[in-house]
Amino acid sequence: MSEPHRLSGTVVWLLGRAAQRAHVLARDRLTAAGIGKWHYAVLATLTEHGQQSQADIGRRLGLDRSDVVAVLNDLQGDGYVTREPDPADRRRNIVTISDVGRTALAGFDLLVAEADGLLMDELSADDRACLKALLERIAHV
Amino acid sequence: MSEPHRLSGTVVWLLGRAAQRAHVLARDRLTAAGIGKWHYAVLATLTEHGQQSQADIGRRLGLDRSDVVAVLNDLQGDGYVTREPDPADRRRNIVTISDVGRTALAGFDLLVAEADGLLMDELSADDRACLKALLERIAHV
DNA sequence: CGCCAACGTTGGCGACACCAACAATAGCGT
DNA sequence: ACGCTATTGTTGGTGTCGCCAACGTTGGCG
Repeated sequence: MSEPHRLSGTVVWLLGRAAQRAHVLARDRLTAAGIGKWHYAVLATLTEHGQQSQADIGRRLGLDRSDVVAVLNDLQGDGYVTREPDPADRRRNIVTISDVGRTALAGFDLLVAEADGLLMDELSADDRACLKALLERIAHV
Repeated sequence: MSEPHRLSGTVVWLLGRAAQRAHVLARDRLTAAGIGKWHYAVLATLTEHGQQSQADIGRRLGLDRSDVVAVLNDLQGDGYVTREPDPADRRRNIVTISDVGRTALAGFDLLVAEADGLLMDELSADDRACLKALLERIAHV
């Protein structure tokens, strides 16, 4: 029998608090670097899965098509990505990460890794691996 | 050496995804019951820590004073809580949960527990306890 | 008594997620 | 070949949510 009315005992609540802390930790560093979290996510998926269309990016990240447009506008303005129409399917835009974007992403990775470290300040290496493994099993969208 | 550009490898990202899933899981059920997540949180803290002022509630939950007002307006309208001026400090309002609110909270607890269960669908009891323990250590606001 | 701090309340602002519509294009069945 | 439907990129709008500013009221303190 679960003790009644223990708010801090529910995982949904703990997840929310932890995620909020993680979010500000990462966002502070990324905004200081001039980008948002979605900009980072798009750059990361572009290196993970190679060039792809805007709709693919949105589907993979769970981001709306219209929001993908805004993010790519910024990334293109910074020279991080290039947009060229797909000759095989002229509806699509092939989005490719540039060399500038790749080196920039390397720096962003350090910032996110730093946020990860600060978030799990008081956790051992084993605990961190365990937490990551557990999260991967429940993060399935 | 961390493999480069692995978005899914960062804990901040995994936490965000997991928290989003947990959020919709809990919110769907709570909104179906006619309340929001903050309403549930306020009711829970009122039973956990007894009657308290609005400012105390806000500080404990990390919620802005102005938002506490709106939540309490709803809860008071539903008869879940009562607001009476503190005779000892006439700036404060003593917020007390009513019997109706207590029974309602019992029902909400079931909904949140259900969300917890669905969230950790494929996790054993040991895994759930481990995850909860780890989250408690990094959820520190 | 005078100054500062805290409380509850109102209003607003910016970020963000989501949805609707549209033109252009592709695919597909007949 | 043609019509119908689906997809893509894009624009614009809308609702929600967290956060902040201001104000009147009240308490505490020098």
